[in-house]
Amino acid sequence: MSLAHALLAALVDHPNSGYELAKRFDGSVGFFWKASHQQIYRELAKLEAQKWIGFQAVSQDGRPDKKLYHVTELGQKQLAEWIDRPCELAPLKDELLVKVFAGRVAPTAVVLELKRHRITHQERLAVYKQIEKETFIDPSQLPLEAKFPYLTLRQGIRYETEWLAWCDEALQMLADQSSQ
Amino acid sequence: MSLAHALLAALVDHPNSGYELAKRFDGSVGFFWKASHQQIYRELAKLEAQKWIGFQAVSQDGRPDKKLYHVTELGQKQLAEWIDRPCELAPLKDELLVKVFAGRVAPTAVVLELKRHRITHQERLAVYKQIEKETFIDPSQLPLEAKFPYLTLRQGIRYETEWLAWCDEALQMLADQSSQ
DNA sequence: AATACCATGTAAAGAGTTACATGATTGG
DNA sequence: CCAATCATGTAACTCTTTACATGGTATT
Repeated sequence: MSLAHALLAALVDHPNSGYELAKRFDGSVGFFWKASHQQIYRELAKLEAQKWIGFQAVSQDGRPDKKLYHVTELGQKQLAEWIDRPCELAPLKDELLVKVFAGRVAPTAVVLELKRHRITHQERLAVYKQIEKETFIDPSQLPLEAKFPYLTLRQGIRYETEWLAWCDEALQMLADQSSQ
Repeated sequence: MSLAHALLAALVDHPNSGYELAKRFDGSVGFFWKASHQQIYRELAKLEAQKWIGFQAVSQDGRPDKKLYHVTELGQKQLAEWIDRPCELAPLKDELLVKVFAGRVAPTAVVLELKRHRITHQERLAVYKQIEKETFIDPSQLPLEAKFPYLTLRQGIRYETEWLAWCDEALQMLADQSSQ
């Protein structure tokens, strides 16, 4: 039920085609929701059938036509109602943590994975910090509507910072061991 | 493909029945993998059919019989091979962040949700810290095999700490706004 | 007497992944 | 000429969630 609302949230921010949404879900929106283009096209068709969103066909020169989707009034009402319904904390499913938990079965492989993930978190953090620097110069002066997306970026920064620090803690703890 | 490995990881730690696993996945193991009892029973049947796990029927007095599952040698080999294969970062799907992103559609509801989630994170953090205090008195002196589960607990503590801090940051930023 | 806990499952529906499919344009 | 980008979709499969189903024991 939630990809629908993630799409509404993205489209309420600004109208997009399915293709553009797929790219957003692979980039900034992907920091809090992942979805493939197949899933997105299927869900857009459903939302359109329910009249939660509408579209205009836009013809472009040198490129295929696209369907520019926008949220209808009904869609906005549905989104607001969904926000109003309390939700659970996001359920965790983290393969790396499963690997670490079972680490004694393959200790050296776990250390390698930690190093790999450490680098990825570092890269993501750099990207987020860059976005923060470039697009949010004075956060306290933002108008209310801009504070909401800014806060999701802040979560991303905190999240990646935390993972990076944990990878370091883990690598140090496991390195200490082997040098004993 | 991964619930299988999460179950192997839990069973390698120690043998359990499906019922006990369901409780573990609702508690400590749930910090990195969520699964319902229905999913668990179905997956256990599959793993047993593939001979990655085996079980002994245990009869108890005053309680129904249970099937105590354990990981076979083949299962351990499979688990080690899976750990060896590099994995992606866990994909995020967080309803609260979707709500915050679309916050301008229902600002007061978002603040309420932030407050609710803040309390839940606070409670979880307290539980994790309690576990750390009670069962890991001197982490640097732990034998290697105990360091692995300890590190997943550390992740849990960092994760909840980070969420709590972010909820506070968000609530403050949104409160500032309304007082202007 | 009612509720909670122990213990195991099936069935149906919904969500997500992987593979397949097409076709034009642009840049190296 | 080959690869990448733009743009949209279908089909099959797997995974997850929700609801249904049973039945004994322990506690309030």
